[in-house]
Amino acid sequence: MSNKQVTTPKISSTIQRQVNRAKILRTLRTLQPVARVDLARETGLSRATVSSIVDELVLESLVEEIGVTASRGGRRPILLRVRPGREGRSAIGFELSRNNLTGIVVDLHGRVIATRRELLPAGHLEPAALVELIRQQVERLTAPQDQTSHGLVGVGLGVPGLVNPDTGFVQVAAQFGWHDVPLKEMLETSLKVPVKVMNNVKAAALGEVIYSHHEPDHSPNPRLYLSLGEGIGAALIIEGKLLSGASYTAGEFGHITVAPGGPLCTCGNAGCLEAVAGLPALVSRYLELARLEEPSRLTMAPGEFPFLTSARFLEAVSAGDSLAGRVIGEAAEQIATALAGVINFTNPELIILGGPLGQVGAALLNPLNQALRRRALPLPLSHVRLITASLGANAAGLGLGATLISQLSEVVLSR
Amino acid sequence: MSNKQVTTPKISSTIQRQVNRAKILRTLRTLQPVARVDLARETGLSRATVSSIVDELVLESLVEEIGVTASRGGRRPILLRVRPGREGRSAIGFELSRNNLTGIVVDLHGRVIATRRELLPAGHLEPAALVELIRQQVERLTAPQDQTSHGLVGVGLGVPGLVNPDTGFVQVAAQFGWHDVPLKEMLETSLKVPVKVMNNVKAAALGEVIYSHHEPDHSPNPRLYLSLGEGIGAALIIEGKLLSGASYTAGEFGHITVAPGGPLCTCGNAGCLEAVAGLPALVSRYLELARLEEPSRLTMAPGEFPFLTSARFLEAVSAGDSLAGRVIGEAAEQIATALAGVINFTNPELIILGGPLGQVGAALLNPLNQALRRRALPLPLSHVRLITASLGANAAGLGLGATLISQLSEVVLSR
DNA sequence: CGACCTTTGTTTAACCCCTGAACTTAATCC
DNA sequence: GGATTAAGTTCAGGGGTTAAACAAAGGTCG
Repeated sequence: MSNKQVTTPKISSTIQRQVNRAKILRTLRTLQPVARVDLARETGLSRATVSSIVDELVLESLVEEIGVTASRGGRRPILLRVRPGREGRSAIGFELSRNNLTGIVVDLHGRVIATRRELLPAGHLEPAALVELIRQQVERLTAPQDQTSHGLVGVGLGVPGLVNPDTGFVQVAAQFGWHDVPLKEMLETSLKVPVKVMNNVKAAALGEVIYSHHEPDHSPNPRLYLSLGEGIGAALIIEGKLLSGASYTAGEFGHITVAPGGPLCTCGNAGCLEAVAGLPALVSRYLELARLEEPSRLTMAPGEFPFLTSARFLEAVSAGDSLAGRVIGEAAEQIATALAGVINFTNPELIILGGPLGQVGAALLNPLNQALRRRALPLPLSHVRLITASLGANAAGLGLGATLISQLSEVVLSR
Repeated sequence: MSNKQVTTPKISSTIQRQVNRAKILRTLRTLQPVARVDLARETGLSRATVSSIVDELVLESLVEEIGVTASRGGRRPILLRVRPGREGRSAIGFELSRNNLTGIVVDLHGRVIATRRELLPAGHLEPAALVELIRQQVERLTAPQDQTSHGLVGVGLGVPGLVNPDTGFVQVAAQFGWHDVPLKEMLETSLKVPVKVMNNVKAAALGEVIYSHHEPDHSPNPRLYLSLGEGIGAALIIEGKLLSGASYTAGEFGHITVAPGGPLCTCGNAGCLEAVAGLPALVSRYLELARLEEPSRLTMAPGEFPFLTSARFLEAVSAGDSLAGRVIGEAAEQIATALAGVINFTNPELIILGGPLGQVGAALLNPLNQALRRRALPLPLSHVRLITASLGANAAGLGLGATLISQLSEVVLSR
């Protein structure tokens, strides 16, 4: 235990120290609760070094002692763990959507300890106004105890638009009429903590992928997140890092050609996946089938079907409506065509189906699996696990929060 | 200049030192010839540290002084550079093909300083026999001067088959009837130097991508190599590293569906890119067109066209044969369909067309560019440079050699 | 031409960090 | 209760980096 009455937090930042700190934090996270000896054995560091670093981590509220455990023949080991909840440190992930701003506080264990959703003010939203809104939210979300702000590791923000995740520069956010907004910079000057700004779907992807088990984790192999809704997007995560691409648009999945000569797409091309398996296309198809094959239905609820909403259609799918199921089956076939290509090409270990359409579960998973078995190469296919997203509206916030938290146990080699 | 008469090479391997060594080597490579002061300024290290590390690098034959340059107002700076040629250190990249073993010696500048191609012995090739063959080749390729073996950084081998590049385990090499051969291990015990074993096409991809400028370089953005021939393969390189995938098959590109309901492919699926744009398909298509539209040609060289070889077809393309050009144009359309998807999805900054078909140059590049302009999204497309491969048969050897060389200036953080 | 300034490169003293060994603490074993 | 064992801490020693002093080698200017 630390007996020094240290006043200065004393950030020691040689690379050596950073690497060892990260190593200890990482093994601590996976093995907790765990004693110093075990950390030494596991990391290969000396007990002296481990003691020294653990002292530091305790001073920084990252780690705490939680009492002794049974003796193993001598002095009883003191168990350590990453400090959970409000007493430890935390990160906040925000998601900006058309109407809402949702903030989620994530603790060092990667668990949600607070959530807050707020309606955006009516009318045009200025970037500066958003920054102020977030500042207030951060204050409210952290206020309960520690406005020491020593507790806050960082703040993340998911924005619907084209964002450079390295610089936090929002190039375009059409919904808000933004162009070239240095949002990260603005937030950092306002909040005085590190800020991460990225596209909201990518943030959700990070969340779903990191939390695909119960606890957050990383893997060296590619993992894929699909967002199936009005539009169809994707994100590829390799070695725990999001693939951005040369123009920060990597992950475009909706405009893969799956039906050459097929229906026109908003992108100007023909036969794009989005044009045949996007939610609007599915709704139209459902209406078409209904008219052709079961006009009785149309008469059952006159005036309703022509204006069928996406939500209604999804309800029908979930309710087991056979016609809707058929539409989903057809869509699965098209999605599989594109997805098989991506599976062959990127050879992922995990694919997560998100977005409204991803939520229908087995109704999509089953036909998709069948179609993939026909279309993808056996070897890569046999290494893929296909699941549905599980975090719902929390995905983006959790993704950003967890990313910030896990940066504590990573070393960044500049240049 | 070092005045100590050191005998032991004295490998200092704290992480701190490794990082700084790597930093210095990297900046040295990009800025050479350059003086110690400049390295200090550029890396942020003190002149003292730079001096100390440069001394080490000189002792290890990695760096040399090449005299002084003009004064900048005071003492004249001593210029340093990475030591080129046989006097410096080198790596050897081997490529194993059906009949040949080609070895290429690459110096610290990434340049070829020797090449040797040898026919494989007739009959079945045992892994152990290959190891022995390589040992002999290494000896011959390095013999001229330094059998100190202090000069050899490592040896790489590209194998046509399924290889785990991390373990160097050859899972399958059908051409040689190999299964589960620990080739890396075998080579390392025989050669006593670090060995890298990977798939030959991936190795070629590394070569073409790294040498896409005149000097070897890395880039954080995705770069793509396409191998167009009998089969169609690809490799994706991100942050200078090859994407392997969960089953080490990432990069499969030939079995993306581009013509649903189209011709059957060897993989069992229908309408795969390979089935419509692989070299055999193009040759058939050429014959078909010739019969339909220009039977006069067939009579011109009777008995030849039905047995048209791939090589002949490629010659025809290069010679400007209009019919062959049309076939290439059609193929470009199909390739573009698949490629557009990959461009949208991975958002690369560079695509290199390799393999026999890639060599035809403008005949393929032009229609491909046109088709892509129609099919890919404008933003990612505008960031892609599309070029043809330039290293020919040296690509794999150079890729392996350059990879080994550049590992000298990289730091590997275990776990 | 010689005194003085500049710049490059090296040496030195101080400090950080890690390690192994000794030491303290606190159990178990007999 | 004394010996033994294991966990944690303290301490001396060595590698690594740095700022500052110093040496080397060249300009500049009266």
